[in-house]
Amino acid sequence: MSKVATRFAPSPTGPLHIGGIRTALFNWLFAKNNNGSFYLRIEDTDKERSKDKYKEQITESLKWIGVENDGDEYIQSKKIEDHIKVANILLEKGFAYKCYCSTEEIEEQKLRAKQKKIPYLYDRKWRDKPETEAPKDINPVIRFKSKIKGNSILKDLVQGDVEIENSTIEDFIILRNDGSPTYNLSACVDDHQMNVTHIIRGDDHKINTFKQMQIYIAMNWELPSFAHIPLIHTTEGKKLSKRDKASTLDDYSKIGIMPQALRNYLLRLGWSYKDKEIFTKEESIKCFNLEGIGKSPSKLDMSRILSMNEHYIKSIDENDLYDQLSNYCEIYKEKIPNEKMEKIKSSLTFLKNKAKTLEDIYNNSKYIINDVVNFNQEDLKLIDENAKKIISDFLKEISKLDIFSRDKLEPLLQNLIKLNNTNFKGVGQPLRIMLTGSKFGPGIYDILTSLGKDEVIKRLDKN
RNA sequence: GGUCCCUUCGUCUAUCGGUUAGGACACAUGGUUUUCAUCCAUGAAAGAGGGGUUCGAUUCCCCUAGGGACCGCCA
Repeated sequence: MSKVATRFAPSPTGPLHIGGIRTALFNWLFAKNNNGSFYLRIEDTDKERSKDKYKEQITESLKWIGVENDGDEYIQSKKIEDHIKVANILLEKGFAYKCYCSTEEIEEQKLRAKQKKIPYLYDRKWRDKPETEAPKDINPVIRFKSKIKGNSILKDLVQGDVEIENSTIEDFIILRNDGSPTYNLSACVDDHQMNVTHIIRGDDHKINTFKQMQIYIAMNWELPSFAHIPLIHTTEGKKLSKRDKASTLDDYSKIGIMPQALRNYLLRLGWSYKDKEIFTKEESIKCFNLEGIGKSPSKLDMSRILSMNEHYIKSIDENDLYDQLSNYCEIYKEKIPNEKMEKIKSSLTFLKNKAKTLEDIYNNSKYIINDVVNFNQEDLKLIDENAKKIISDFLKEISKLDIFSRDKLEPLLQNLIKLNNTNFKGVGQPLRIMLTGSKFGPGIYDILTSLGKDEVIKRLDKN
């Protein structure tokens, strides 16, 4: 058997959504699992809607999630001549014919079918009509002479055998009246030329496969294997589209979801390997197979994405985490000042424990990043006379300290609690508010030691 | 409307004829704790319905119901 080759073939007519990302991931994983190649093909033949910015968004997205294509990306629009050639061969060999129906005529037929509530299927009017009857003023389209009798079976690697009546497949257009090829022609010519062995794509392409298989057979090309994976649904149970909320990668990256977490989540959405939940990139390549793909569509679950992200935040190397955090802050929040780098880095151990996302870490570390504390009036009300006294007592005590560590601070705070006849909250909350401007956040000792004695004094000594 | 596909806890799923139907997320309760969290423990939670086949069906077959996809001179 020839070397395994898969491809991901998006059209750059909108931002790639995570269903597409998952399809790409599965293709890539399958290829790598088989020591094969994974190609990226940009299907940019819709000149109206294809945009360079979307092409960039697609390649950026794949890069972000860690899916790398082998070789250069294949640009479909550059291969149009090849597609047309195949259409002409099909025509010569009698597998296709010219159809002289006008657009209006077809539209009318469709309308009538809709009114009668019967399915529209092109009536194959020109399938056997002699060319001599052709009107002079109409540019014909080329239609494929689809099988009328019998059944076809698709041996799908995920869905099993799918059987369909040939008569339900119409004589589809392969060349438009402007001479340009259509999707079903282009896709299978490209797949053939690229030596793609396994076509793994969304379930929504299943009917197309019956059309494309006929072209392969007519051209006497070796048929690739097909695997149609169930679509990802929204929480409402509908096919995910580009317009849906939380559907593109950016929707996730902007709230601080990390690529390895989303990769792992997407991998396990609709695919399983026993009870294993966490897969490194290497493990996923090693374990991936088509047998593990489920047959039913799966719904997106944000809480699971969050929890996966939390897992990676807590388990990845802190240098790596810092790099991702600093990158995230620069793009979506504010750049971490150079002089704060080391401080944030060394505080990551406690900052990350309270975070599900990079955004959470950023929020938790704002008090380090910004020297000026932003208070909200509600919190400030909690700083009453009592609290002010505790703060000033605290200031007096710490001024005596030469080592500003948890070991030294703990007895000091305990003493303060006793002295003021209060509990930990009574001391901790005012300090936390004055130091960070928030009632929530890291542990008070972590706040104190991460800020350092001088900064703590500076922030408390305001009265 | 036609064709095709799907159906195990709320969600993602395990099971490949014999299990107290397992895990993860979410949820609930309790504990640890320094706020918010984390962490630990415990709990509740599922085979759509009906027929077969079989000694035995979640698992195989059929029907019904529900859900989905496709039905472009888009890809």
